[in-house]
Amino acid sequence: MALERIQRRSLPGEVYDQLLRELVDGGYPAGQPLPSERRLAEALGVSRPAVREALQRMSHAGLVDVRQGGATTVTDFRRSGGLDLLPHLLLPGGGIDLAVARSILEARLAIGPKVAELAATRGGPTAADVLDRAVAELAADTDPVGRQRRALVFWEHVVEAADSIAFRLMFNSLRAAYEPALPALATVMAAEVDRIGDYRALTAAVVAARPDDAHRLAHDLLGNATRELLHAIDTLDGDRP
Amino acid sequence: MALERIQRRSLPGEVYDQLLRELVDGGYPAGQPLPSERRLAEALGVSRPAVREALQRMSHAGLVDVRQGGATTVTDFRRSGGLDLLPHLLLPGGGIDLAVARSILEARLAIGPKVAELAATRGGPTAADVLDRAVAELAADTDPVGRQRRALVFWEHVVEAADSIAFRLMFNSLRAAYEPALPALATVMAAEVDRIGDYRALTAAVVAARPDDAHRLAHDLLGNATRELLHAIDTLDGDRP
DNA sequence: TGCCATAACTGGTCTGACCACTTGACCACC
DNA sequence: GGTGGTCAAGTGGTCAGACCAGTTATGGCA
Repeated sequence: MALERIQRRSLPGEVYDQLLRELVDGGYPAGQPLPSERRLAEALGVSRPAVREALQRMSHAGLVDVRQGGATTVTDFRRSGGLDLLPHLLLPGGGIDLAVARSILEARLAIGPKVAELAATRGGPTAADVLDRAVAELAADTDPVGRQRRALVFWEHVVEAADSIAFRLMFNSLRAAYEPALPALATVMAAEVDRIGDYRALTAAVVAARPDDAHRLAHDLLGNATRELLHAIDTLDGDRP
Repeated sequence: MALERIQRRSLPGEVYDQLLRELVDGGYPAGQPLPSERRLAEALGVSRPAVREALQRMSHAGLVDVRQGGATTVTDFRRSGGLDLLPHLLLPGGGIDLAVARSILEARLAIGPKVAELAATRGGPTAADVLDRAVAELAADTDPVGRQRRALVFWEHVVEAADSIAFRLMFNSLRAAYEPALPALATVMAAEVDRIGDYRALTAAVVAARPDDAHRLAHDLLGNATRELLHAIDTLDGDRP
């Protein structure tokens, strides 16, 4: 029996989760006013500061527009939300949103090769040790979820070597979205994380400062599972071209 | 004399800005504890809930680690922050951080062509009207800052046609970072936003459902100013290869 | 030396009060 | 008819004080 870490819950966090789910589910379309803080506090059985904290968090996430003296209105998060919203969209109610999953896969296939190329151009040679160690640990970990985590650690080192804060933060946001879904994706992602030789070849290209090779190898590595996953998503989704 | 909108300031917002600046400037290295909420409230001359609101916001942004009963500690935002932090890094104290600017330019050059390609594959044909109108308005706006804004509107339509929530939110985050710097970038970005013909050609490729052309045209369009800007940044920065 | 109790400190939440701002209604004046 | 002024009701913004929940360090005792 595996012991799991206890997830701490905070009241404002629970308010945020509940309101966010309501918004994403279309319960409050863009432009619609939310009930006042006082009303929400009463309806949810918490204090007004707890509601306020959740609403401020939603405001900073681009989900609502808060104006003193007036009602808090819902925004179109597709226009005003940032990438850090992605985790809340991938697993909205527990199951995976296929359109969100597809978009994440496409995004990482666009970004990964560029990041590998930059790593080969910039910090690759000095990252030889950590990259080799990361691949060795990836190879040694036979648990499907654990190996995915190792792959993420590998990519973290690559994006660190890329020396680009934008890609670094982007990676963090995508990882945050992806990480809770690791168990669900384990069997399909094996097509990627089990190709230890590809990780070694990519490492060699990065360390040897060959950006074109790094770009190509990363694209091949990420492209494999991406195609299979996209195919699976198309099959499930049914109405994609 | 041009009237400008009044920027509303909130106390927790000002606390957040001040603490964030302190963190980004290295005043509190990762792992360091921050003073307690009570101490910060006293030092800043505000109430504890105001401090608390700022700290919770920082916690959700990945800047600090808050644990009940213990001190709030500073995290390494490069590892725990998300893309939505980018606006705070590009203009930390008013001037532009060149490394951040460089990384944003690189990122948009990696993402833009892919987004254009997806738009040509998916929603391009049905977006003909809005794209044509966006280019017409871009051409008609002769103000350097205004034209950049029009270019952003154009790209917003392209990314909407791409039908990818990940790229959509990514665009939002990058735009949020980029927008306050528009005046400072106006003269250099003219090399891009003045190429009306290129925007028209890109629109035509997207609308005609030619993804390879769209990809190439977007890369050329974005690549031009990117190279010039990166060259300018290298000149200013001095120690880049 | 290890364990337990306690105190001090931290963050988490709440209540009630008051302030600042917005909106709509109504009135007076030009 | 349009503009400006006042007022009331409602909203969000902030604060003080109290109390709860959790963490950490210290001292005493077996």
